[in-house]
Amino acid sequence: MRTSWADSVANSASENAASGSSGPRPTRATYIPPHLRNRPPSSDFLAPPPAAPSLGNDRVGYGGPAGGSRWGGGGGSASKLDSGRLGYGSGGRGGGGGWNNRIGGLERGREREVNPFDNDGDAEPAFDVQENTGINFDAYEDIPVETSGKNVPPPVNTFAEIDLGEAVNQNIRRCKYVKPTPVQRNAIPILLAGRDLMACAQTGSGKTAAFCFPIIAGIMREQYVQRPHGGRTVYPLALILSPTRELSCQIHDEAKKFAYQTGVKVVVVYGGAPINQQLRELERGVDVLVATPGRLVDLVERARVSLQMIRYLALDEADRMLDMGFEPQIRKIVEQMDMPPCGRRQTMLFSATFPKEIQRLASDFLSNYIFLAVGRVGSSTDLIVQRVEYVHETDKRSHLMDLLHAQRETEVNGKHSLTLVFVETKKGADSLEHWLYVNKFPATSIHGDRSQQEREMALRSFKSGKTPILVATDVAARGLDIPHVAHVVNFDLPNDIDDYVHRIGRTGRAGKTGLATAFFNENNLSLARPLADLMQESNQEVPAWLTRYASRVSFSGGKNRRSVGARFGGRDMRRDGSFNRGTDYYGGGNNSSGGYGVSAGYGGGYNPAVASAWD
DNA sequence: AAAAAAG
Repeated sequence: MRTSWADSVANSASENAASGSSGPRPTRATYIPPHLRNRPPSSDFLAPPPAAPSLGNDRVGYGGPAGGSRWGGGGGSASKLDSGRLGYGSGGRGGGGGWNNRIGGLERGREREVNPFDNDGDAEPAFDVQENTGINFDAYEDIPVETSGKNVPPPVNTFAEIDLGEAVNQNIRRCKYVKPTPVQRNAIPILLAGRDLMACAQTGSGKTAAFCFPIIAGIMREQYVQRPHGGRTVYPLALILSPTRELSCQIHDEAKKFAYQTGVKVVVVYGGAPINQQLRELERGVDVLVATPGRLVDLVERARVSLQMIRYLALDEADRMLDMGFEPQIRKIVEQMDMPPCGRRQTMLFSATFPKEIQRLASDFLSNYIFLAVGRVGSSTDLIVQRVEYVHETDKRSHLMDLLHAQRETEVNGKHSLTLVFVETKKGADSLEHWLYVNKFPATSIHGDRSQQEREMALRSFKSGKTPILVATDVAARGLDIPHVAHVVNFDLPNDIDDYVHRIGRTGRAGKTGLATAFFNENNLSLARPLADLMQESNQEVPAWLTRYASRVSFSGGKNRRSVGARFGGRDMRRDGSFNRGTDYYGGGNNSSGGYGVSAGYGGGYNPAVASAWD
């Protein structure tokens, strides 16, 4: 009876490193990507751009952003998706011939393209197929959606309504996506229309696909774009930035599925890993580059990557990317390197939280953008049961032990359920992991002082259930999609309520239920108020003692003072009276009260002139 | 004050 947890999940660790096996290499004089075969040569999907007379220059073989239209090209080959955008690359040699010279993944990349649907998740076999068929859509009914900005394209209800191309459609089927999630329904038409976007939507609700599909479809219909070649510099067309290496990897994995057999090449670069391998990947061609900021800056400074052809810029976890630690670096990448300026690229910012201050910073990167807020599954955190317990610092470990034992009882069919334990410091993570280890708990840890190899191994081991307890710092707080996390424990509460929101969002994903337990004590007083508000807002039981703490510190006006509702979905700061750039977005009537909440602000009170979509 | 991100 003293079997360790690890025993119950033996054999589930399949470390499949799907790579290496280089299959037969097809040799074709002129490669036609699958999605374009059997098409009449002049289908409007790939209308030839106007031939450009002199393009001898190997270094800069494209018209450059100096041209007249938004994308610098004059080719007005109309697409119903976005006319203004097609003519961009005046560099193509007429008739689409340009793409023989395409540096992107078409010829060299695709020949070795691994089927990303083969090795779908190490842990999957251990779980019911039912559970994995994606998202619980019932949980997404009646979710509040708010949009603002000028001329907001209407949402769609099905993937069929949007023309993403046959290859992408097939990948959507392979992903078993039946219908778009609310954020996808709203964001995809906006992005396909070429608009800049600031979107608040909970991760786990299909956010990555919401920006990947339009990027991939956009690149596909501009396949002929001629990029500079020669030298070792590569010129990606899209850049996706994220705040952690693991998140960038995850986005890359997903994007590869969406781009499978489209001819669009996705590459990821991040720090802590050997750069040479990444350089080789880049040399084989890149259309969509997924990156963490530091490594990207490095590569641009080495002139191995140029941003001058970037036409799609996506910031995932955008509020984190623009907070104090990251902002200078992001500003450097977006404003001080060779990226086309705002207005000549399409910029999309996504996060589950979007504080007003950060929205203000972000607006520097955006042009006439649309703000989109999608309330969380179940209109707030109904799917996550949140508990707060008063635990003295000295009692935390024994209390955690109780929780872990209780969690073990809840295992279904002998299957492990995963527990993610957040601590505040790297040192704290090490010491708690060690203590768990000493006490025979199958735990591992992830934080920024561990080597990248250790970090990735820890994540794999956790996902697979080999070590169903993961102690983590905030490195794991955002974006990571780890199926089957049943319990998130805030062993140390964060100082910022938004971090709390992101942390508990690691459970209750894709419409499933989850449990979040927080240890609160005298060190967390500043969080009492926002935490109590948040819990109340999401219909959670708020302990009386917490309410007392909350009212006691009600005068404190610190950074957690932000009004209710700035979290889920959030609110367009342009609606705020205090913010006025001389542009009246709302035709006058201005709702200046900060209060907006699932019940109060949504829906009511907006000026009828504002395009506001409700599902 | 801490975490993350380049080496």
